[in-house]
Amino acid sequence: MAAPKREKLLEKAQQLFATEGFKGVSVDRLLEQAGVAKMTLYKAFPTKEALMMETLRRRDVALRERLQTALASHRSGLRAIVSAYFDALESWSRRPEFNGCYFVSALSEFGENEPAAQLAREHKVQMLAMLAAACREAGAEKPEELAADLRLIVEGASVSKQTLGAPDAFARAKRIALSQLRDGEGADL
Amino acid sequence: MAAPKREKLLEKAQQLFATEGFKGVSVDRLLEQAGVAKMTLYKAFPTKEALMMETLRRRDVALRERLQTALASHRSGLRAIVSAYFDALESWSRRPEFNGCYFVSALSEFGENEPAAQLAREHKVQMLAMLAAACREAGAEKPEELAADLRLIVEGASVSKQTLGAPDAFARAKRIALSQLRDGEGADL
DNA sequence: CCAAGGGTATACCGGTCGGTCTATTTTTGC
DNA sequence: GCAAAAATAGACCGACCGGTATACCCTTGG
Repeated sequence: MAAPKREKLLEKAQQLFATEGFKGVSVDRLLEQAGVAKMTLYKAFPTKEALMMETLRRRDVALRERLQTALASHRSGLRAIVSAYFDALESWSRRPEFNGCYFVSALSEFGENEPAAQLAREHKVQMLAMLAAACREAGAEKPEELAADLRLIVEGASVSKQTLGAPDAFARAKRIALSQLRDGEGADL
Repeated sequence: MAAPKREKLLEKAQQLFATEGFKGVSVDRLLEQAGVAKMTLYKAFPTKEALMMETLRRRDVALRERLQTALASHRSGLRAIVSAYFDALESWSRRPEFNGCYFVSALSEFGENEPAAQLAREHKVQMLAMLAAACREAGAEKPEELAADLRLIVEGASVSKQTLGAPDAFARAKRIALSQLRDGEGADL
């Protein structure tokens, strides 16, 4: 039991897909890098696409849990919540294989109605809804609007870090985000 | 002369690459969609990669020229310049095949040191430098810092529009951007 | 002791990939 | 009107793709 090879496979796949693109990594190369035999992969997953989808699902769950935790860690204070949110994202983005948002990559690599693109879109919708709920909970005046602003800033930080290698991208984003609270949503300063 | 087939090829390639990814579009399918014969392609470009690189170069030049024009159209007033900048980007992003930034897609699909990724990174560096120069020209206090903030917001708008299909993403971004001028860089209100 | 299940190695399959070759048809400039 | 240039169709190539089949190894628990 335990099937540790399946885990290794998923980890390496996530890593390689992130840095070289989903279609840029062949099954053979993934197996070589993961140190796993071909039959082991195809006993665990029906197709390469299924493996790919599983990496997306895992990343979706892991990221949402992490952010939910950050949002819940400070029960009061919009500023504190937003601050914790950006800090959590910054540490998330510090993993060595970071190459922009995994889901944005999926969206640019797959056509509108391919399953991977749909999953990625749903992920983004949920991320927005989760943040909006937290903003509302914290007493923001227009939580949906604020959340949309903050999500936009988060995405900007992710891309800035990816494209320019800017290590301070999330700190910058946090500063901008907090400034948005000051002048539109000063619910609890 | 004029080689109109070459143009058609570049246009269709750009469009398909944007919506389905660079590696997701095979040469055969591109040719079929463009209505061009294989030999015509390979007389115009040595490889698929060369064609791909040419689409990136063209998009780089076209976008930078367009933004340079927008930046130069209002000689005075930081707010007016920033406003024109975001308006130009909004209209740029309204082309039907928009699927996020072409260069961000290239960066996520190709490894660090592949030529396409390097070109994309250089493009982003130049975009930042161009904006910083315009900010300095317009009398911003910390033009490099301001430009980095604005570029982050632009990238966020692009991703928000791509992932959520939010048609107001650039309007939102513009509002956030202008608010940044108010509280840190109120050089000329 | 030995069956069973997880893992491996390797050869193989049809299909598609990027790219080449040849021979033919269209367009175009003089 | 005619030759040169541009573009075409379509067969073909080796390499690689995702995926399958077979046979074998190694551990482990009853």
